[in-house]
Amino acid sequence: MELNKRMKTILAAVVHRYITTAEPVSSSIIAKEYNLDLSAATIRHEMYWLEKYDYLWQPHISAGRIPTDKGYRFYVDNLMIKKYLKENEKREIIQIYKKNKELEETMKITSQLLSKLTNNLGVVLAPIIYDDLVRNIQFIPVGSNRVLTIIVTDTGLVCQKLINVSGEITKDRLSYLSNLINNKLTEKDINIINLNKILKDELDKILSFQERFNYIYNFLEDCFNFKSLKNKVYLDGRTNIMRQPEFNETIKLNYILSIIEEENILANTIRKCLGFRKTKVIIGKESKLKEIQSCSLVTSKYNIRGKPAGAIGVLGPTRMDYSRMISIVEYVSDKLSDILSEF
Amino acid sequence: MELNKRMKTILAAVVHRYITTAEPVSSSIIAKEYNLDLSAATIRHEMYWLEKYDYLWQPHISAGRIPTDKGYRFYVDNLMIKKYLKENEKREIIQIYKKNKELEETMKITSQLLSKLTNNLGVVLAPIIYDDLVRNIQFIPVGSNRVLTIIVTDTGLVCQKLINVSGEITKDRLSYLSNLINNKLTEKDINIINLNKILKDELDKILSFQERFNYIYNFLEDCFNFKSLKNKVYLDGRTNIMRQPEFNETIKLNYILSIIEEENILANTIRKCLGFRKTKVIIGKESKLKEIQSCSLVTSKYNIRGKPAGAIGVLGPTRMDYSRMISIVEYVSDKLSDILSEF
DNA sequence: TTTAGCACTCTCGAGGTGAGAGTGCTAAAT
DNA sequence: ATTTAGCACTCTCACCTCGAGAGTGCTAAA
Repeated sequence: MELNKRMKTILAAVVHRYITTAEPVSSSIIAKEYNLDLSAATIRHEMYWLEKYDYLWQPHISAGRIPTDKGYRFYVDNLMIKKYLKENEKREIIQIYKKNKELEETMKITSQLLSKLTNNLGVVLAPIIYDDLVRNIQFIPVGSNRVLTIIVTDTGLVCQKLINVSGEITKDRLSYLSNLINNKLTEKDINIINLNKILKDELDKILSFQERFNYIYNFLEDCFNFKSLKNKVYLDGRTNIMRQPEFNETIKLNYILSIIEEENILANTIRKCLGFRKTKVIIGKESKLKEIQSCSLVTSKYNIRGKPAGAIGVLGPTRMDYSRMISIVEYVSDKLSDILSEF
Repeated sequence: MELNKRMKTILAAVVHRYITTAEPVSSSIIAKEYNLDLSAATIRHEMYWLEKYDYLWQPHISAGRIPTDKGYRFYVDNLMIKKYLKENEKREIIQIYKKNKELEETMKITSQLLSKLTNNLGVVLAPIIYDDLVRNIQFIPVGSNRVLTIIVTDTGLVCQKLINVSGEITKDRLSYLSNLINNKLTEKDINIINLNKILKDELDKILSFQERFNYIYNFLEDCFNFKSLKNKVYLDGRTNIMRQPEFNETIKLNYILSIIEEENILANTIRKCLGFRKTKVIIGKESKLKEIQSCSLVTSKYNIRGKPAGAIGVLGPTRMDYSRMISIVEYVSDKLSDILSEF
């Protein structure tokens, strides 16, 4: 069951070859193209056992071999040589991030970047921030009984929501209210997620003699839980997936793209499987999401000022250049962390 | 060249049948299923001429007929019976809009609504607003030399941008500045699009003795031109397109979806072809955009308080139920107008 | 003017075939 | 003991044929 060195070499060769050509790999190809100093027959013999042990499989008896999920897994864990991005690629990435963009645009650009660099689907999960400071709360009257509330945190995150108010509210009253809240709350080191009780107490004092803000608690909770941003996913490169030869049958494609359209399902799946390590690779059937079991997912977490905030990833066919995917995803997530931390 | 009454009836029948079955329509089917009191041979004869005149075509000699773009056009302009939405469908739409949502979410919901109701791709172009009033400008310091600027208009539109500032700026200074600008500008009936010169003069007075805001002009121009929103497109239902039988070949699908991924190209195409009338139907090759020449596009403009603001639309195969598409698009755009006008 | 009848054309799926690819196995070579 | 050459074997794939079926265009009769 333990692979000997030669088997590992051959497995690596098969994976490498299959990744580049998308064609089943025959023993003679390995013998010819990879200088292993072995005849096709010998390689064939080893491949026979690699198949027995479930690292390879054949689409049919007279075809070459294709790595199984287990084969890819072994490759990723033990055989893969880590690649690094070329200097000009690094420069390009940095260049793109150079201009100051607001959060939304940064997310969008990141997904485009991933899709372009990897030729797969680029996925970016917006940051969930646990300990932002409230920098500013604004209440702006819109119409006669609606209030647009805007909360800005120190990381530059902007939450907005339109709130119905039961009574009439004047502009002055509102600015008085926001000043009051701003003085109480902003710039204090408050963990927003656990803030609700404190906040409510504070607000009760303020609001009890103020107009009745029916929905304000709910809204503030929403904002502070960042529900509005929590589920935001940015995707780019759906067509890349379609261009992959393994998905040239419409049925398979349909299957995958249907889950891509359900962005939130995809996002939650990614979120759930984020582990302890920065970068994670999920290969084929390792995923619990059936629709992407013919795909692999390479994810990498990013930070804001050292604290985990979100994740980016790449979704493509299991036949992907894992080494390159990992370097790209890691490098981009590092740069993204830098950018977001600068805010 | 002028179609007689019987030809029109037959054309209508062919279109109706083809729309529902997606199969070429034979003369005998028409004879059997549509009570025209004519034999297959007679119908066949008329269909022969309908083909000569380019209203129908045959995929091959022993197949039934399919409407051409010209055939659909004639059908839409002259033969189609206007359908109305069922009461429960109307109710459902109203229900969905009932909760107060902010602009972004309203747009998103609208595209989902369109996609769900039509089983095609739902497209929503965000409003371009020409004569909003500036309700509020806020400058919020983020980090030591960055300023988050937020502009809110009376329609509830929120523009935000992060601006680099060359020097250090204190919070008090900023709030002084925003107060100054707010007092000068908000609530005045200013056409934002043409505002730049006036605004610059005003700002010059204010800013000349303020910190140097290097980029503020550009930013304000951006905001006032609503560039940030201008190109925003909301799409939903990409998979609907894939499920259409006419696109079950990956190549065709690829072609179409590639343009769908380039959301802005699609949006600009829609924008360009918006005519004088509320609702417009673009059938197949009538579109200048090659990628969607096997599709039809039904668009309808929506208003904000009576002024044209944006458009929504449905993209699907030319074989679509035009009557239903038009009713849906018109009804939804009306409701959207109502909602956005309420802000 | 309409229709029945019929020859004609074309598609589509089933079935057959042979070349080619790649295997597993075996016996010989190293 | 390991490696390799040789070969029979299996399977795919592209290509062909063929006949059924669909739907037509045309013609002559109603």
